[in-house]
Amino acid sequence: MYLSTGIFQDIAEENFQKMMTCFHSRQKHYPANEIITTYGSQGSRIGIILEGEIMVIRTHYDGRQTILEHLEPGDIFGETLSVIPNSISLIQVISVRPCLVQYIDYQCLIRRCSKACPWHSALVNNALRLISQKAVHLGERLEVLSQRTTREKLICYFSLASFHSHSDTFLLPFSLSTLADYLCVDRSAMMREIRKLKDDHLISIVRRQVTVFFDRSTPSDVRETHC
Amino acid sequence: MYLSTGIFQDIAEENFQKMMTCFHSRQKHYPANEIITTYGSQGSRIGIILEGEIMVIRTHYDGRQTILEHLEPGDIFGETLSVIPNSISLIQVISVRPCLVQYIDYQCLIRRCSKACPWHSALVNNALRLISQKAVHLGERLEVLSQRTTREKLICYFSLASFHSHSDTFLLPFSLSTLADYLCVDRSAMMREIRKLKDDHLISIVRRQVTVFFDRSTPSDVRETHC
DNA sequence: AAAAATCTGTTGCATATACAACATTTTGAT
DNA sequence: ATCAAAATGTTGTATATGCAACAGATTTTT
Repeated sequence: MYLSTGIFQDIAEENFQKMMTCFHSRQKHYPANEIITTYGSQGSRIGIILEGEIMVIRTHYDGRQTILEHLEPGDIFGETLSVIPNSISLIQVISVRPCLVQYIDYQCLIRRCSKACPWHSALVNNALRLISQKAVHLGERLEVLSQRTTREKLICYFSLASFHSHSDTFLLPFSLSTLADYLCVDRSAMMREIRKLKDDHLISIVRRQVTVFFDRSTPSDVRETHC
Repeated sequence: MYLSTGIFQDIAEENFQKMMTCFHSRQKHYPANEIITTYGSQGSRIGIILEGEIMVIRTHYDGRQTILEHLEPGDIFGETLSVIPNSISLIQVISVRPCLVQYIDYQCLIRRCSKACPWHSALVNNALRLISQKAVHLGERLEVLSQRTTREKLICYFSLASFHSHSDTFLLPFSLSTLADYLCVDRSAMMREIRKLKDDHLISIVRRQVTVFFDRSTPSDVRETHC
């Protein structure tokens, strides 16, 4: 199994197996709703999601949960990339649907390779893209959480979701219950604000299908330069 | 000027000038309190802070401000790394103190170099480290903002600050006013919670000097592997 | 098909928070 | 040294939010 746009992009299939060995890489399938890993328990592996859907969830000592990340194919996770030294909360990576994950060793990746393997460079290049993408995702998450009120968080989240789906109408990737955990607010308070948004004719929401009636964010220009 | 642990680490000084040209790289000094850039206006440059201190600030349409990032030498910034498509808010990068910034072109960095310059690989390696570090910082920021109450945000922030300074006592990197913008809460409400934390003997705070009386987070083990 | 579990939607209530306004202290500029 | 600006610290009040508890709808499991 080989994801053409992923970490092994631009690497000839014949080198694939060698690299799998060199970078302690392996692939693993997971059924739905399985604990893939618990932070604190594993070393410097990073995982790249090839198929499926994954959530990184923090469970507080008092039972409250926060959805730290919601990941899809092409996204990556790993303790090394999000070392949050916190002894009182438990951070778990959980499969929402059946998943296929590719692992590589972060230390192997980041170290200067004394053998200067010709493929190392391509791999690092790809990793750079994936990690940049992660930074962008985290930045968007930050944008949502930095909103002061629940209403603003909802508008910000819906606006981003609408932008990403290229449409005014889109499906929520999770239940309203889970959305509250994602926005870090109380569910009932969130339901109240959703009702107000409906009353104000800013959104329409039936089940997980949301339509926004405000302008969604416009993408900034993508400029191209050459090296 | 040349930062040994930065983006040009492990690159011979003699190649330095060539690379500066190849990657459209240049360095620039800024005085304190200057707008370094406004997101939306520039292309795919990323900046690496060599000296000084920088804040990334979002100004809402209603005048409210949020400190999105607080950056120090070795940290990086750039629109490409945090494209938040948002038309109603202004995002500015501002120097807190006199700064020296190194710029390189992100597209140059991320593209596969047809010439396969021997130094490109080393540069990408270094960029990978810097961007990973940024992901970690964003993750920590997320940890703070995902706390539900102002009290929890304060404790989480102080705990992280204490951890990073390897001490129970540390100096805040900015004023209490700015801290409120960083935690995304109202200043007066924050002051009230700080007073409560003092009353509960959990912290002591005189000016910008904070001492925490609860256990700060313990670092997770750093394991080493070889490639 | 029945039962269990989860999700949705709502409400009352106590509390936390935002907002506004103010006095005082500290910092920075001239 | 003087003045202006910013930061600190406080309080009252209206509102938003968290919390608990509940009923009905929907989904999943058995």
